[in-house]
Amino acid sequence: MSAYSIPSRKPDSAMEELAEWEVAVVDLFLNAVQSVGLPKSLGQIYGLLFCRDQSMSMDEVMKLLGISKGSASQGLRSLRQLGAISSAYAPGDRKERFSAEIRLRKLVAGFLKEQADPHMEKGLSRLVHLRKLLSTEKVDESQKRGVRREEILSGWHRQMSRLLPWVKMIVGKSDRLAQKSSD
Amino acid sequence: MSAYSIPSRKPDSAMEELAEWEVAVVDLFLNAVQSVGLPKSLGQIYGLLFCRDQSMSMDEVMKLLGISKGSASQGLRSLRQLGAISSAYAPGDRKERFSAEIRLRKLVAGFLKEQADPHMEKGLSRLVHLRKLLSTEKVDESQKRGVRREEILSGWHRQMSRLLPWVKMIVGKSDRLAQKSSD
DNA sequence: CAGTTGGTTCAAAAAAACTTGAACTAAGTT
DNA sequence: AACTTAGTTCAAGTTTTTTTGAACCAACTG
Repeated sequence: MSAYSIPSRKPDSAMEELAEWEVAVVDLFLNAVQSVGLPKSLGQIYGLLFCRDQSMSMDEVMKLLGISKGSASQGLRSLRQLGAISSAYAPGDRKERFSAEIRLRKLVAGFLKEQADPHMEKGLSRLVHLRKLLSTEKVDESQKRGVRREEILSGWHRQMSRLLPWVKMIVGKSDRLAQKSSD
Repeated sequence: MSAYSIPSRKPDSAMEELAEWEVAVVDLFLNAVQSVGLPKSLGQIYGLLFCRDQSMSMDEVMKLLGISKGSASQGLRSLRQLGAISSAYAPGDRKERFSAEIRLRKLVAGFLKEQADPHMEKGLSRLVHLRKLLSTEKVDESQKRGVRREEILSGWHRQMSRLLPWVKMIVGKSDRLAQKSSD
């Protein structure tokens, strides 16, 4: 792309921009989170923190990613709620500092708890509602068909409920021997 | 809700509207598919077909759900691609007729194949790209950090790859004895 | 072959999701 | 108390996704 050896490195200030590989990682996470239905900015922020050894403050995040204050604030909050990052205050500093959780097991567990579980709950309550609609004294063909369908759906719900604990088990259960840590 | 015994049943034509429980099922699927990141209309269409014993033509779907031709056409195509519905031509009829796949195992397998697998592929190719960026002769601190991160990501990718076959296994593997069929 | 009919396509409209930034709260500091 | 600074909130703006419907294609029909 460039004929110059080191294209556009800002001379001022310490660590003002991302390394090439960091851009690639941020981008990788940006895509990854979208594939599980979370907003892009969560991926960017997580990706950035994932790259760094040191924890970062909100405005380092803002500046490095070029996102607004609002996005950074909301994104960091969502990530913390998912258990994907944690925060702490350095003593004698009013700024909150964030760092990424890098144990896959924890990330998956957080995702399941905050995303999958609520969906299962909502599904269950809809199923309850459906049963109520079907428990009339009216017994025409449609109604009987409805009951059969409700049985199928309940079976599905039960199976999915069983699946989730297994997912948590399987992820992280692997050769922890071969890897240093981080699952 | 209504003081009349049978509130608003259109007198004309056979089966022009959905039963109350069917509306609830359509709605249930509408929400369910959104939670896995698919468009609403897929859920509605699948939900409708799921409710019925008889297969339906595209314009029955359109009329019953009140959606456009384009949505119906595209929605049915996507569902077929996911393996969530199948179609057939009744002999001597030019209309294509659709019916829902109700085996959960098949639905999950189709979803994984069409949605999860491609994401895993994309992730892999990004990982390859990342490795390429990191395989320079330059060995500063950032670069070394990058290599460590790439190792973590590769581990995650491997673990997720292992998970998916298990998901297929677990769903459907259950007490097929207790249920009539339909997993 | 002209007329229907079942179905697909795709540009434009509508809806939904995400991001921004200015106003605001809370907690220091001077 | 007035001034900063860290962070939150939310209405408005932007972007992305989904839906619509008119034009189109292809296969039957008379």
